[in-house]
Amino acid sequence: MLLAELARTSREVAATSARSRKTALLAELFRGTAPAEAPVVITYLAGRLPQRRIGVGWSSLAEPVPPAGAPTLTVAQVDAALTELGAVHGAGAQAGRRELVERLLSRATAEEQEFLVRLIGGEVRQGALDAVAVDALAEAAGAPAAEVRRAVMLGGSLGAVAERLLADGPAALAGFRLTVGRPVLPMLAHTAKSVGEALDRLGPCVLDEKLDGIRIQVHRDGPVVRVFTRTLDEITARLPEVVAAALALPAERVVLDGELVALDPRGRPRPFQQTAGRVGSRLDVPGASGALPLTPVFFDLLALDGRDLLELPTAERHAELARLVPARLLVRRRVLAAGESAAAEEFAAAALARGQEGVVAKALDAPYTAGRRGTAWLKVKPVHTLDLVVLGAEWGHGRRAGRLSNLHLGAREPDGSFAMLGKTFKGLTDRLLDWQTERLRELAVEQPAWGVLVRPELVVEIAFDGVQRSSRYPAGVTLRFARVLRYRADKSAAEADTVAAVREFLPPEGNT
DNA sequence: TTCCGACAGTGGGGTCGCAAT
DNA sequence: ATTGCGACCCCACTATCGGAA
Repeated sequence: MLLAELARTSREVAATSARSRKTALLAELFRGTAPAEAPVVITYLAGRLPQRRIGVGWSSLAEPVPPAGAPTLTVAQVDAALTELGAVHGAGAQAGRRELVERLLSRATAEEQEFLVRLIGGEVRQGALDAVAVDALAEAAGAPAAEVRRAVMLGGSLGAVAERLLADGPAALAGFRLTVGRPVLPMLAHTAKSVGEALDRLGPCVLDEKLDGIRIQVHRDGPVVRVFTRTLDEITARLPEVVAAALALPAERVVLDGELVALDPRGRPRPFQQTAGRVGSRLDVPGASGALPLTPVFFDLLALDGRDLLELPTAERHAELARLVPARLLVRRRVLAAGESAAAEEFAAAALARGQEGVVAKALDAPYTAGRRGTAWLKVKPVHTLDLVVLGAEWGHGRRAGRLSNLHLGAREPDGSFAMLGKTFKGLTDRLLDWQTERLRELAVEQPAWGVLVRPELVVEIAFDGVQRSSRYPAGVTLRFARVLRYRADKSAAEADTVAAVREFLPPEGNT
């Protein structure tokens, strides 16, 4: 198949807003796709590369290359070129990659180049990613969408399902089931504003402590243990303590869902930055972070000795988990009968007092819905707010092009100046974007290519989850997950919160 | 007819490994 | 030694479509 066909379909998909029409366009292309080509074609049109990482980003794609006159590039040729790119390592790698990128782009027409650049850059912007591709695949193969989706979740790979489905038809779906050793997309949670709201929405439920660490999925098949992240990357080699914990379990074949955290000597969670640093470190490179021990804390059980537990209700999976895993490695949880809202509040407060991030409420009767952000899990975290000053803003991209989007936030210093301590683009409606674009232009004192710097006059109320240390900002601190709640027209910059007030939110110094 | 679940899009900060400077 | 880039960890929120109620 020619790359030009993909580029044209992608453009047509981007041009329509109707999801049903996007699905139909993709389905039409998939019908004309040979099974052998399907893994690459469908992955591209879901906005991703089968290679995952190829070492090429925006900076390597910036230079324009004269386009080819006529489309001759095939999808298979592109895939081969990108595989070759990903294999370039060692001294001279950057120059080598640059040359390969240039050679590939020179074989593409202008339209193909545009598609390739967006694909490699990770921004296809066609309003259709995995979910739409799955629906289109189902339509093309004449299979129920729900069954295709389930096969993809359990098989872990859209490409593999596409190939088998196009080759063998709907009967091939039965071959994709939970397999120990092969990762499954994890179930995700929605947010509730309060414990009370979560209880109202769920009915009978269990409250779990929410740990601020790295999500892990642990597979043990006899003596073989594999550990995967939320995005199904394997990190087994970095986690000998997790492997040991899995091997110590009184079962031969298990799939566990949990969170990985670094604890201090008193058993309190260390800051997320420390956990993430340790998980990101290779152990064969000696370093301080490698010495920081990690503790896996499990909260769900997906498979046990040949049994697939995904369809079991939460309460039964939890009961199996509690029989299998020692209490030390089990998440703290509290089952709530109807009306036990006081007990729920008490449990949540205790979790925070122990230094945890919050709680997750889980419906007792729900199955494990792999890969979905179902409404059966609701997380509740405390939200803090500050009134900060807008110091500047950056021009947005995509649907925010032409509007000032990403706000630079500052807090007041004792001398009356303002120290920048983060940015945010979240929480803004289209109307607010229009308003702030106009207002910030009026206040602009400098207009660099990326946006504007303004007189520090506008005050915004910012919600955030916490404050962490930062080497990037002059204040030495930054906000975690900052988002705009509203502009404070009633407040002047001189009334904004101070850097000292922001530092108050830092967690107490631990012994590190 | 209205409501609401699911999705895509828009990016944030931190940290690592690796290659270039 | 330091810097820049790519990748991946954590994540919130709004707009939109289309099926459910």
